[in-house]
Amino acid sequence: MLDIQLLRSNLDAVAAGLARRGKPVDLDAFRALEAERKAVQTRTQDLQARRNALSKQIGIHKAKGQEAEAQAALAEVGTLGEALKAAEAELDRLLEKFHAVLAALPNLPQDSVPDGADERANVELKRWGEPRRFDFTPRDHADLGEALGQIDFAAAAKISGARFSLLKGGIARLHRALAQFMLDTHVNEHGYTEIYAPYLVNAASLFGTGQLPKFEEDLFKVPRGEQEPLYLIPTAEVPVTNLVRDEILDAAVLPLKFVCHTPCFRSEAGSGGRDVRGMIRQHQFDKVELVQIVHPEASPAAHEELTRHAEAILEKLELPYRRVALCAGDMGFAAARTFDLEVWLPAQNVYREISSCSNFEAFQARRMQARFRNAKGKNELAHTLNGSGLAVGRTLVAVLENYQNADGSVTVPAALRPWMGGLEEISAA
RNA sequence: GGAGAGGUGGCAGAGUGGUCGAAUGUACCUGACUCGAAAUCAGGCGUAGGUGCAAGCCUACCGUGGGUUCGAAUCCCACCCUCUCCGCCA
Repeated sequence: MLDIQLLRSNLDAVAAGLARRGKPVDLDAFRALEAERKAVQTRTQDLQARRNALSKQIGIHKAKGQEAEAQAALAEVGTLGEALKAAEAELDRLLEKFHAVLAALPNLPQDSVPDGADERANVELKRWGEPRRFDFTPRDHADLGEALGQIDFAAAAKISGARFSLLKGGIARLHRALAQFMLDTHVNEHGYTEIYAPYLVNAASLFGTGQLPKFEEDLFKVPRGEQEPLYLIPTAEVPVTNLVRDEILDAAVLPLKFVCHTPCFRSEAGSGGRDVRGMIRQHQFDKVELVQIVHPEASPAAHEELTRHAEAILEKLELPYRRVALCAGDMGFAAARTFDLEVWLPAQNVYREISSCSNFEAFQARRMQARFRNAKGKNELAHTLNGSGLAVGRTLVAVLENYQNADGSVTVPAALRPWMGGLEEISAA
């Protein structure tokens, strides 16, 4: 959520930032709504103040036994009733509308974010690693896995439906090893605290990180009869970042650094026809997520640091990748700046997103009321960041495709072998 | 699933219709005392919004949302959460 004071004091700057994201703001409509809000709020508060004063007088008169004065005040307050009720109702309506508008506005891009409307305008910042030269035609992970008898899309479709996968044997173990390797690396080498978190969360948590109210159709919703529904998490970002919702932290505990491995559930509404083959786009996938809660001054450096932590995983696995700065039009709703990491997939001959590292500044913190006590003793919104470190399913895809051999077996990356019981190669059982 | 208790300021904890945004304690800040500190004493100390050059004034907030009333922390309804006992359970 954007700072309401910023909108009131510098609406043109806000509109300019949102326009970069392709979200033009109707300035006249906003100003009209704000003017109306101000007028109605002032009128309402005047009426409330009058009522409160009279009610107080009634109490005093009754306490003193001044029945006549009490009756006079009672009569006067009665004349306020209708106008007050109408004013309060009108104010409620306006504030609700105001908050709905505010909650639907995305974050402002940082100045360094490149202009552009979609991913074609993203800017490559660096490349790491040399894509391997194959002396045979590399197969994609779906072919490889099915040939090895260790990825079974048909079984997953029977059990659940489209966009699920079932892993067996060596590849299932590889999947588990990747998650463990990532967790251990971030805990032991990067200073993160491991978190195990709920996979079902309430609506308030999803509002806090920005998935609600705008993106409900992307989520799996679990109804519970009379009780409030819960939602399957689309990313560990939601439970982990909401750890600090409605908290006032001691500044000394910052930065908080959490790492959490969870399955992620996405309905992929509106993705019809895209990436239908293989494990690239699934309703369920595992991800190891990095989350940092930091002092506002520290967030740009933390963003670089967190991105490097994600890159370290790719480098240890010796998977070629590039870092891309998302342009203003391609960034997620809550992000002020985002780096995507894209891994090389030889079968498709493309770099493919495997991690997204974002600085949300105070946008999520304001929605969550996540604050810390600053040096002056005042409560101040923290900055939040997160990034995939990494998406486990897509890392599995990258390992299979980059480490495949001519005979259809897959070499286990050296860095991963300690988590594979020393196994060096995955081949048909 | 059944029965019961409870949610008040950073924390603890009073308050059951009327000068209550809320006693008291504690933590914290400022000042006095001190060479300094502790102890003691005095004052300050919630959040959000409106208005004003400012001091200030005003409004809302006692888990959340409704309702009753001239007036609600206090009464009524629903929901959320916590705890205790019983049952079931990985």
